[in-house]
Amino acid sequence: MSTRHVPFRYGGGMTDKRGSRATDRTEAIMRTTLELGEEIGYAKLSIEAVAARAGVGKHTIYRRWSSKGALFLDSLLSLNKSDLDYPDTGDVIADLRRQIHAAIDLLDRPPVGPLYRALIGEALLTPQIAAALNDHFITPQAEKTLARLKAARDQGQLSPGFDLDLAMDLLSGPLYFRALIIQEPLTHEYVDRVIEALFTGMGSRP
Amino acid sequence: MSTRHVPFRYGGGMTDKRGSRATDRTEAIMRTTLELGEEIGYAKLSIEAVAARAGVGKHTIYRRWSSKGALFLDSLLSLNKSDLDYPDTGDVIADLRRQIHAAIDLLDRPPVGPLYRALIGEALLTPQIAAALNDHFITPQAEKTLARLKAARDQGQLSPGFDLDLAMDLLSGPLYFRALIIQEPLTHEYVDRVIEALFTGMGSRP
DNA sequence: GCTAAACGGCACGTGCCGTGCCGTTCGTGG
DNA sequence: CCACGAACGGCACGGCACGTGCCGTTTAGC
Repeated sequence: MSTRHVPFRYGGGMTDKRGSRATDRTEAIMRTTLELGEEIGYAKLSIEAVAARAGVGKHTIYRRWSSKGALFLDSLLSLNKSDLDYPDTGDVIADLRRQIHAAIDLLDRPPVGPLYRALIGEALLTPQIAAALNDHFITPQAEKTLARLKAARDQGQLSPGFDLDLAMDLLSGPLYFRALIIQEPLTHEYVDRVIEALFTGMGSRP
Repeated sequence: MSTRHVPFRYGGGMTDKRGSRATDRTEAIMRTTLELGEEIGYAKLSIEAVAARAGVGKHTIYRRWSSKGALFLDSLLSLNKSDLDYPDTGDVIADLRRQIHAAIDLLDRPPVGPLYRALIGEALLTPQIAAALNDHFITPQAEKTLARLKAARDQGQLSPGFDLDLAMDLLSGPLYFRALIIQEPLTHEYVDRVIEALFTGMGSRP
């Protein structure tokens, strides 16, 4: 049984004193949440079960998170090792490829893939989770992409009329669509095709 | 000749004896499901409440559907008035525009919009619902688009190397992404921008 | 070391699940 | 036209997880 959920960083406004009781509990709860989530899936996850396995009272969970969704969101985001930062080698397309390859390797494959999918499902059923997910992950991530694209445009690698926001959607959209709606695994090859179509047009493909 | 129910007979060809008890119940239940869904949202919907309002025993629901998700899926799809069929005026791009405008008007706006969003949320949490949604709606819809694109390619309106499947994703992806992830309302203007980018390239935009 | 907050354990009421039973309605085949 | 049986509404049940209250204990901070 692989227990490699090592790194944790809680984004909330709690005491950050290492080893403090509160921090210990918070980390243990989030670790257990991910563990149980992997085992039985988000849908069957219950706060009761998390409390039991973490050896913690239910109050200790409810004191920190208002719902299962909020707990799950925090738990998943605690894994974000900022692997998803952009390189800037001067070649936009190469940088986009690298970053998106890394993103799908992390977000579309076990162990995170199924959990991330469930998180978005929860977000579609619970507006507060959707808002939090957007604020803490989607938007920051999109802005990294936008910044990289803007830099490229400023350097003259993209035409001055290039629509950055639209490009964002045309890059991300097909990937989310395929992963969430069609539910097929994303491949590097597919990412490359999307990028190619975006930058060199749909007219023909070798 | 059995008059047995079998949900899903909406919009279809099965000629059912109108007024048969089973059919009446099935329709009443689905109608009530949509009604309650609009009022309190899918998340708070319960089979118990549907049964109560529809004046129906819970068995009568469980006899037809295995879960709340299955009931909700059938109920929503029973609204599909096949408004989403493609015209073929000979002009692919115009036809795509028209069809996609109609699609977002139906699927992204109340009353259907919030319900469709919730259905996808449920699908992301329940594999069986995802499979059924794909089989009964997503895939057929995608194939209509593919057929229209293929016809255009055969007519020479698109280059022979045009990647139809990829084009599907590049069309649908950004719309779903914006509607489900970013959660902004879709506009005709946005659809037009996506289509234009797809067919005339991202290089610049007037 | 003292105090107050945080804690684990336990119990409770609530809501909904899914199923079983009972007596009634209703359509279908004879 | 009737008799039969499936489908039905109503009711009750056990089960589970929710969210909260209480109680006695642990622990961090002064």
